[in-house]
Amino acid sequence: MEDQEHAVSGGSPGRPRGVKAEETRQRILDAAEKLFSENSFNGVTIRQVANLSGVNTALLHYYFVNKRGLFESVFERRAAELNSERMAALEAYSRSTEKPTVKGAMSAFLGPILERAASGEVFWKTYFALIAQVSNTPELGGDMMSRHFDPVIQRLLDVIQQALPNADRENLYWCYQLFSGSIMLTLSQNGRVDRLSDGLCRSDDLAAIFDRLIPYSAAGFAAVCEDTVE
Amino acid sequence: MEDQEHAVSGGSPGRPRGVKAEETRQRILDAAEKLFSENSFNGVTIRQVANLSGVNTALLHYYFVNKRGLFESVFERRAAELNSERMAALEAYSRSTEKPTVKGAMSAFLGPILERAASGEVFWKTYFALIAQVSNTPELGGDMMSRHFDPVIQRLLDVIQQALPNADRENLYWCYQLFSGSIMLTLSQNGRVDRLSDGLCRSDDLAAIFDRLIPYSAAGFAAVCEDTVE
DNA sequence: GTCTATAACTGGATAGAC
DNA sequence: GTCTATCCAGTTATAGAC
Repeated sequence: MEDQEHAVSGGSPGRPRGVKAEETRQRILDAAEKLFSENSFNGVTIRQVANLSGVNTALLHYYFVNKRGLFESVFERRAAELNSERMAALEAYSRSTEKPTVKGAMSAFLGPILERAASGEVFWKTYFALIAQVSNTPELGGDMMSRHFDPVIQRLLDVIQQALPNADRENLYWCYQLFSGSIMLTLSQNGRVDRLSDGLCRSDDLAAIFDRLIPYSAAGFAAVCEDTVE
Repeated sequence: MEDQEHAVSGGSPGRPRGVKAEETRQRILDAAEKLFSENSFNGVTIRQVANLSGVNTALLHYYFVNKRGLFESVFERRAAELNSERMAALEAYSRSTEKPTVKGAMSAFLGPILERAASGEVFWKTYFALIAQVSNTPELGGDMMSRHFDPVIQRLLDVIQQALPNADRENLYWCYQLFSGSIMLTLSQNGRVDRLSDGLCRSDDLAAIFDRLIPYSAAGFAAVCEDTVE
């Protein structure tokens, strides 16, 4: 019964209709997300993705046309949800106060990421590692990255500007780059701090690092953007 | 005359003797450095490296055994020089003052990198982008990274600890991770800030970003590590 | 929708001549 | 040292059966 989907099938590839088909599609995306995040685009073969998701390579081409299409679908799947929620959090924060602070703006900006990282749903951690990876190799996902993430970043900088009225836009952009680097390295969970600290810190302990990230970065923005001092 | 090297040849692969041979070897490493830094390990074929350096693939295997050996040779070529100079700069700074500052320590730590980035020798910028990339994919060069870079980092944190006597080691490690993220994203020159700022900032302008990096990061360390305040 | 089978090609690596 | 020629494993992608 539940596999009698041909009645409604016939859409273009990439837009299947059946519910079982959608499950398969998601299973493929899950496998690809995991593998791409661990080994980067060129380090993964579509055969590996097919094996891990329990299907064969032809089906991947059926759903995603080619390897690049698969990668982009993985990226896009969670990007809209994540960033619209982040944008909403920024808007809510902005409306909730007359005098926003840098820390407050950052908390709103990072909140949806942190909640998901702490949610126990491991796929979000996986996805964040993928984002961090794309951030370093813009040829691959630079366009998608800009499209989904830049509006939220601009909004963040607007709010920070209210908190730091003397800040000029160029400094804000540079500070964002420094901030972004800290975030991305954290999300990549590269394991370097574990070794450096001989086990004292664990790079998959995102809560520990986010606790420090906000005071650290807020102080950084203030130091660079408040040229009144010093 | 100058190609009569067989008199002294016969060493193990990877340790050629002739001066012309050494030139060839360096040419291969130059090409590989460029390609690996742009496209990561799996995104480069040894054929591409061979073409760009004007030799053939068999010669790459002669010198570097396999692709991984080539990559490691690229990494190692400049790592020792760079980090021994950084260590020396930290030692010199430490000896030059009774009361070190966070900014002073960071300047010493980053000086050799900044000088090279500004030197106009483009291969250094290329190399730094490679380092940034390795930092995100520890499976590939994590060991080399730790071996060459960790001692310098530990020394940096020692000096910062003198500047921030209340800091505990765990906070210092986490702060270093945040600092490191900012550095790595900067060195990767990923072009994101160019687009985000609509051309106002250029991510290959390492001087502009380093100017902000130090006050930004020093303020961050102070905010997290000086728990006396707030 | 999902599969098998295979085409068409590219990859890393090696043997052996010069 | 450096080359040509080649092996062969593994790759993406497609055709066509079910």
